[in-house]
Amino acid sequence: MSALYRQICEQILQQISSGERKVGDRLAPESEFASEMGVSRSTIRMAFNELESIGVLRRRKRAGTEIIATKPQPKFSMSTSSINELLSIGHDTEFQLESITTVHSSDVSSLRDQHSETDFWLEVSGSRTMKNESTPFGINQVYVPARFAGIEPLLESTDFSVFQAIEQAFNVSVCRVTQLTSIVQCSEKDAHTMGLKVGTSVLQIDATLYVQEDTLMELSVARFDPSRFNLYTDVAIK
Amino acid sequence: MSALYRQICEQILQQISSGERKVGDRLAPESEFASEMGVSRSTIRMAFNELESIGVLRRRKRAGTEIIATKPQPKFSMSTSSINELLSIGHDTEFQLESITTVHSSDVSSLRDQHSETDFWLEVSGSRTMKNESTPFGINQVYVPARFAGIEPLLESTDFSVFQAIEQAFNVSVCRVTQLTSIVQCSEKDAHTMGLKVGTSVLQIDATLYVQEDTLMELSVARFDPSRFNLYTDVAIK
DNA sequence: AAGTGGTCTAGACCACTAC
DNA sequence: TAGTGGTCTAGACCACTTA
Repeated sequence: MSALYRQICEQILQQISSGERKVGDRLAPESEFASEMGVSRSTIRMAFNELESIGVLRRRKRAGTEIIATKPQPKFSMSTSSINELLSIGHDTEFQLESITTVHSSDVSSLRDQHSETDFWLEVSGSRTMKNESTPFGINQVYVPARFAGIEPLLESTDFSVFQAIEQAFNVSVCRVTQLTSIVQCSEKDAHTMGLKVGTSVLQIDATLYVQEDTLMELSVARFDPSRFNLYTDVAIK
Repeated sequence: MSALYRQICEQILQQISSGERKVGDRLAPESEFASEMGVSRSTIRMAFNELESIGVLRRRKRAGTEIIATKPQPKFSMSTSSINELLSIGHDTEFQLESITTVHSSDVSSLRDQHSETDFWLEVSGSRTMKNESTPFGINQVYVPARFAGIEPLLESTDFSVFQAIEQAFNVSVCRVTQLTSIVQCSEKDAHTMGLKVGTSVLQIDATLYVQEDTLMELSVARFDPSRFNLYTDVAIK
């Protein structure tokens, strides 16, 4: 026999799936619910904690406890290590910084879509190479809005990537990442850097990193030699 | 002033970052810790619950509570809706079933790497088209190990995708997804289906879906016309 | 074997927020 | 402003896991 609070969880879940309770219904106040079930309020709270954590219940002071979903809401998640992989920062790769400049949003096509941001951006440009190899397998431009300027020393003196430098310097954390993967024909410059023929199809990954309230932190454009780089994603529940 | 248990959380986190406590250290038993801090065990448990949920502590019966990380471990997660997008199942797209056959693992290159699985697989083959369009933008082969055979009726009579049919028929849930994105030259057959020239570079996405204890549920190989399809990933904390 | 976290009880006061 | 969830106490017994 499983724990009492788990039984209560399952009972509520079953009441929902049977139609006895519906999305939008409010449950009785915790203390009332407890005495109805003949258990202590702590037990009810453990059950509700569980149901809240899986996205079935929402609790608000004064407003009570409400059913907001029929089933447990699966959350697929990737661990921290994967966020580096997401940005193609393998631990066995090295970043070669090429330049740090200031650019105007009208100068760079990737920035033109970024409305309501500052006009000036920091552009960090470089390439990434496998350790023990000499020809880069990927090139990367990172654009940082003016509000996060001033990280140049960190980038030049440490092994931080741009987002790590910003996290460090401004005491913020990445809270959201979007990524768009597409195929483009590589430019003359890219081809030269990665040792490819001009016009070869390469994998382009446009990533945006946000902090806190959807504040843009960096915009990264990377292109990779598809014969030496694959994008790997691994997500698991919880 | 924040809640007592939160203060205890932060105190422990600070003790870790200051070096007073280290990864690998064991904390005093909950009851002992509670009396040392002059609070009740319930309060300690709430604090430990918090620290456990952010990946800083691990609790094991008899073995005690151990520090396993220096900082909160950010978990980037994608919601359920994104899992469909991950598998390129946009809500405004339609799947055109072409064939359901049984194949031997030696017949298909994608299956040869899959050691320790059954020899026979169900192959579900088809293409995906935008609504209002006639030429598919992607083709897809899904391989299902023999243990999940018997889903053919569901695939033919409903709009389920393969993984949904399996979830339905066997009462299981996808718990892990891996995905490998690469560039390949499209075959004659693919080119014909998607209206491309033979040899055009297309985006190939190999996905594996697992249920429960890393049991393989399906293996999907999809190729997309890069001019009409981009892979979009969106992950956020919590 | 026994010490640990897991579970559970029966209270209490409080802060906040939605009514 | 009153009712709600949030927090906290001081106990208790138990099952399990690991030393």
